[in-house]
Amino acid sequence: MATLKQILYFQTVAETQSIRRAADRLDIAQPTLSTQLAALEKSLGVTLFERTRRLTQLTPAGRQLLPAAKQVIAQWHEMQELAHTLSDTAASTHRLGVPPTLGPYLLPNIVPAIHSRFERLKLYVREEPPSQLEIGVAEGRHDLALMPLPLRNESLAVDVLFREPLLLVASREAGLAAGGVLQESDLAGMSILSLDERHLLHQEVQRICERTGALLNRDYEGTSLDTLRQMVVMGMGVAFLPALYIRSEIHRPEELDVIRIEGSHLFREHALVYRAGSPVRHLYQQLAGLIRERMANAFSEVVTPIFDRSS
Amino acid sequence: MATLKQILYFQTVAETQSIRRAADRLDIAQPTLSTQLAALEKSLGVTLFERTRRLTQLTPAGRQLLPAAKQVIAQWHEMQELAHTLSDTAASTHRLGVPPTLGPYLLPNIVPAIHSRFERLKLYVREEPPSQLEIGVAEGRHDLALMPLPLRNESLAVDVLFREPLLLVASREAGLAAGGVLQESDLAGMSILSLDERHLLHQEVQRICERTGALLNRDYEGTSLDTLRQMVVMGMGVAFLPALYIRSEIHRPEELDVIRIEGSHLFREHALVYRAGSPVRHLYQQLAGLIRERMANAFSEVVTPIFDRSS
DNA sequence: TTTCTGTTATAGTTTTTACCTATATAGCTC
DNA sequence: GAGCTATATAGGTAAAAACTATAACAGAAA
Repeated sequence: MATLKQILYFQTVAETQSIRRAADRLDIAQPTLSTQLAALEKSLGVTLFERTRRLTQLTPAGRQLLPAAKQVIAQWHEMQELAHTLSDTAASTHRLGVPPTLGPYLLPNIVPAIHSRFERLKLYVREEPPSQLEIGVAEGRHDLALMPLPLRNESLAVDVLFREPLLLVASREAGLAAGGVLQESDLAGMSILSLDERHLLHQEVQRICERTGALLNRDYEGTSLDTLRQMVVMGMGVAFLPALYIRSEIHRPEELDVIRIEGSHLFREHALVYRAGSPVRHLYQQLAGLIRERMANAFSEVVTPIFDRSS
Repeated sequence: MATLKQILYFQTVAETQSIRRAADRLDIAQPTLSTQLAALEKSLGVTLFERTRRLTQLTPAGRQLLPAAKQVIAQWHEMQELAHTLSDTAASTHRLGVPPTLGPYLLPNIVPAIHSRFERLKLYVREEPPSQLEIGVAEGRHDLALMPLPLRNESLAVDVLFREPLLLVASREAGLAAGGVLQESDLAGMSILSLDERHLLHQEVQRICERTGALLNRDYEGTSLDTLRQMVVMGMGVAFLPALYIRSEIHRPEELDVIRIEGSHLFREHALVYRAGSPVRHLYQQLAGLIRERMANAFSEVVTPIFDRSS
């Protein structure tokens, strides 16, 4: 197999019409060039040059091969250039997975911040349920994922980002909004709606019910936060909804009461997840820091920031 | 500088998602592949792969470089293929120079023969006066030339092809056509028209005049065979015209008498000319043989064949 | 003619590197 | 922990890419 060097040599000799001058320009010895040229000719099975004393010029076959040779070199240069811009790891396109219960409500707020900090970094965003995200990251289908904890897979790197409160939502008719705040003990006996069990929110709500004595209503399970909200509006029960969702989607306060549970630790934790061995993990840690910062500054009313534990 | 091999290695590892399997497919040892891959990564300044125990997969940067790598390899394969078809020297495009006094009358007869014998050979034909052709071949502007002898330049290879009689042409009114044949001695004192002195035909005619006592009329010199013919038609004198031209262009015998000079050696010799050092000289010798054959068979009435002296 | 000059090819060496075998290392599975 | 599998590292060999020196040769100049 020929080498890129040999093809470059071919091109240079064709341009200078002289092995001597080409060797000078390439900064190699003339015999080296003669030998390499002969090697390329042998490997191609074609005589490229007619060597005379005065000058060295292309044969008809060489003349027709020259454009092809230039193409090879040009493609190689293109690859080099691309590699150069990519050598700044923050200039690549990274595949980010997010769950549908988070992406639409969170990304519009953090993506601009990421782009202003890492101007040439691109995100290719795909939505999947958290359980799939986790597998997707482990298997390399995603480079990183923004998702709620906990994870099953131990081997992934996890940078915790923030705590998102879960707020109780009830229909206006239920009349629970005693000043917008309830005690945890008030939950006992209440019928709580939730998503189906493949969603992490389901596990979270289940745990809350166990602790407070509320009853998890499994007769009707939503398939998305939007359907869950509809079920509450229709008076089928109350539900816990993530604060970011409420902030984005509950535009008509007259329909629903949003109630904070006094003194409790009702929240879900979100993290940036990636393979621990990823060669660009340092970049991902920076991204995590950036998201933490952004959430603490711009969303202090809905989230509880986590201090940077990385490095 | 990287090598084509390394780029191929990159592509193969990306495809197999495993250094081990790629090494098998490439039929090299696994450590070799590891090393070469590391070398490529270093040369590009980019980490291409994330090596885990289970599999080896692309980094974001590697993923974006892979198409560029494939381009390089694809271009190289294209070059190889082209070289393969060109390795049959008769598959290239050869630049053929011909003089305007010969090309239009000769080429239509021999080009089809060449193409049927060398199917993939292409000719790029350019017309130039013979003196320029000779320089053009020597300097490499042409690969070969079909032209009348003699040449000035000694260093070129010359394959003589055939002798083309020069026939005397006179207007009908001149009344010279005594049976279509004259003796050389009849020429004495005649006023002979010719082309200007840059054409070889001029030298040839001059020599004839010196030998026979004819007078070379230098008051009116044609710039092409067609103008020379017109001058004869208009009664300005008689002229020697090449047999091939007459065969092609004198369609109205009532206008002109064509007269053969008995027993004389009035002819010009045509040859195929190329650089003696041309790597494809063997092909050109074959071409010369083919042209000789063709002329002997198809044009025996106008040309005198030359026996093959090559090899 | 001979000599000089400039160009490419060949010979002989050195250095580099691509490749091998053998072994270490580290996850994963049982 | 043992065994399996994947990649990395170490050490050595052989191929080849590089160099210097010189030969061969054509063309120009003396």
